Amino acid sequence: MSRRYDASEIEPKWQRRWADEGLYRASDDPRDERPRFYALDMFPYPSGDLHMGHAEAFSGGDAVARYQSMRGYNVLHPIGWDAFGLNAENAAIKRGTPPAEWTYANIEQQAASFDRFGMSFDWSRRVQTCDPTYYRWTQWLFLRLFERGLAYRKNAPVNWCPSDQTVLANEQVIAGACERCGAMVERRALTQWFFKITDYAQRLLDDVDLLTDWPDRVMTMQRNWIGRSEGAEVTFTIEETGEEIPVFTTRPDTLWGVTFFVFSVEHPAVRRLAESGGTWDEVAPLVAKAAATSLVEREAADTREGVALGVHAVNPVNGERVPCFAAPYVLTGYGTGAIMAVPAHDQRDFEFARAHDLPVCVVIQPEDAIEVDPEAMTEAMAHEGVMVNSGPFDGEPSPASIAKVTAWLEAEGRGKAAVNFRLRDWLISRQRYWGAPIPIVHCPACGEVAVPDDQLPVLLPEDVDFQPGGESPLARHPSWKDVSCPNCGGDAVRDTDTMDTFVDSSWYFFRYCSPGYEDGPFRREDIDRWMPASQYTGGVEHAILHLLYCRFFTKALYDMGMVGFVEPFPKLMNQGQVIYGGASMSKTKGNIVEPMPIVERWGADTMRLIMLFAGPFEDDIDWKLIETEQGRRPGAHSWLGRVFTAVGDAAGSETEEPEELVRLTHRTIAGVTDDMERFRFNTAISKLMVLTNEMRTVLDAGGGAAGAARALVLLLAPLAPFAAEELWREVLGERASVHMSDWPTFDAALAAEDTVTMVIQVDGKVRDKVEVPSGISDEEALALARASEGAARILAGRQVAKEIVRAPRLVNLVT
RNA sequence: GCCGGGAUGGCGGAAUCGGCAGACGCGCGGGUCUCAAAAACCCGUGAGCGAGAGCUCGUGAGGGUUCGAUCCCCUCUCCCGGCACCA
Repeated sequence: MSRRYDASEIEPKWQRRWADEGLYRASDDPRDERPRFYALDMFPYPSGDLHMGHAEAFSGGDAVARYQSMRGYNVLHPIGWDAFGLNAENAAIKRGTPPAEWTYANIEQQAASFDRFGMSFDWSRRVQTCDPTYYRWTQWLFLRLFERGLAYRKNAPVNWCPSDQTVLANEQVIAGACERCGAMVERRALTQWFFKITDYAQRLLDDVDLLTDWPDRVMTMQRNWIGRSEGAEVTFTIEETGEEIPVFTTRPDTLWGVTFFVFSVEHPAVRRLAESGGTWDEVAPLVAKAAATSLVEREAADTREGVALGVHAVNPVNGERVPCFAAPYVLTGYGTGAIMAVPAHDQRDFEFARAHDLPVCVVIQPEDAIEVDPEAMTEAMAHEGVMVNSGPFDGEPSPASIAKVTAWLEAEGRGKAAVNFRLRDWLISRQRYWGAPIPIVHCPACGEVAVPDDQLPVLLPEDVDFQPGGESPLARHPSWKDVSCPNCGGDAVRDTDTMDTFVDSSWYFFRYCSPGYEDGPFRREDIDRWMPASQYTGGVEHAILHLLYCRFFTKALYDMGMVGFVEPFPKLMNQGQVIYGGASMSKTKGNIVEPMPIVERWGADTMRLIMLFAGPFEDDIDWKLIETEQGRRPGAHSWLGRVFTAVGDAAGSETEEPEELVRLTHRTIAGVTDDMERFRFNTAISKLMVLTNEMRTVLDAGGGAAGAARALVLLLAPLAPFAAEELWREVLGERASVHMSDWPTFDAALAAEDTVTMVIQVDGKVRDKVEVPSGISDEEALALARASEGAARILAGRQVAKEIVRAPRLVNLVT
């Protein structure tokens, strides 16, 4: 019995029945003895309907969840929304729609689309970070960090638009100007909240080693971001004022090559020193210019720019006095904000020295050169060599000498070994409305006071003005911020900043384990049951920040005794991005492709197969290169049609299956199982296509294919869940869902080949092929090769000098 | 500049351990069916030479190791991603 494949009839039907049957509920029943599998997908941001990137990511994540379920696991596959953020507020400003309304409308649309895609989510655990029942606990977690000194306030610059009178995100600064009004963006210092992630820098670095199933590239990015460097801290003394200025260097072996000293423009000592040196008139404009530069632009300073301070720094290793400068190429946030400059061996220092006509002193002599003329140098030297002009260390090979110099500095009391991290503390304050309010009250008498736990959540008010101007929306609200101090009862004000949305997304995977729990963010026993997550799937764009913040939160919770492990996601899979014509899809480029039209025209299964078959899951997909011409039938859809006819024909046939098809079936089960374990969906699908083609051939020749059909439908289930269910229940007549069925097992004996094709080469070139028994001996293989016609033709008149025999695959006769 | 990843037919890709390069699909060409078209189905499809058997070339370029290299090593070119004056 053949059945025409019609997705529009099949898919809505099963979508309803799966919901009715409660198929995808994870079981918390302690009597459930199945092993557990937590299939975690990065939750989406509700900025509109689902896009092609979601289609790719969730097709893969859902395949994993369904596969593991068929493998016998009790699968937790939850979904939620990362629902606070800038976009909702921008929409509010533009259209006057309240952020909540815009956000919840988008969530509902995305939820409906996910449902239409047939995602196997356990909807009962749905999480939305903008719900008070969620952000109550975001605030609660903030307070736990605050109690431990891991949340603190300090001054930090923000991007400030002088025309709109508002704070801008880096993203809103386009070429130094405000994206809304075009005014040049300035910097403004505000007191803001930070999480002390730097306290965890070493552990975050060390524990990368525990992430055994992360892609290498992501582990490397994490390590580089943390950026540990070892070196020395050395203190220089300002000759004129006696002030002591520490610097960090990774190259203490170049200390004797210091010819000048540079402060970052924002360094607190700059004004004092310039005034003392009588150069403040020249330095002030540079400081003012830096202050007026946006954060983004500030990072790209010219190496040649800088002004002398008119004072000198004394080098503690040799007592030499060198001139001091202020220059924007020295960064405030890294090291101590001041550097010892070694132009001979650092390129940036070299460029600055040339621009300001400063001496260059070579202290690492390359071993192959007799003498280097500093005047003739065109760039800094970064080679290994021997220390020269370095007092007690002349003749020491560098960089091996770094440890010796450091030890000497410590022994002499002129410096000490030091470790510096590139990682900075996490700035979490946002001067915005649509986020979780920071649960702190500022009291003139008591200072920063935590909102008591039983008063959480600090709710967002609804009657708020979103138009930009002066202060953040919460600060402008007439009454919201006015409270009495929880400590002394006096008049006090709420903190009017909200938290970075990365805070919300740093713990949502814990909440999935204890949905609706009211006595804490989660229940320890639920976490012990499901975490660490078995598999985390999501985009590589989150390879650094999101993952680092989740790791930090988990370690902090571990230290509080709230969880029993230090890494939340030991296994990570990053899918590639979906791009168009070599460029990422975006509204401004007008190249956005949405999955819904494809789903409506051809079905969700076809959409999934297109995405998963396009290439390796971790590679980018360029939609322009794989899209099917308008109106034409996608290949994936045609294949599903062939699967329907083949399975239908096989189901109606009582004929015995040929041995060849049984063998291919078992080889396919083995191959697809292996592919699913490694997220190689593209090769899994190709193997299923091969099996379909072979079934067709066998059926057309009058043979049976019932066993192959059963296996094909089971193997197809995680990849095209609707089609597989229709075939399983309606065509093959099974009662229970294919998605609750057991993954097929293969019989190695049945999968084994009796004969293989043996290649006969002469001098490494294929000259003949013969079918041989797979158990053929080396002697028999060689005899066959020598008897081969193809080989003999080439060998005529030549002597075989060597025989390479790799029975049963290959014989190579070398002349 | 640094770090990471790549480069295979007209296109997406496959080759899991150094052993038949191009699986599977798309596209294209031819055919069956049809009044015709679409759909479906069948055959063909790396390049060159050849009537054919077959031969030669071929995995970014050049070199090396090896009986044998898409795979290992060296040099180079180009592309993509990430981070960038990180001392």
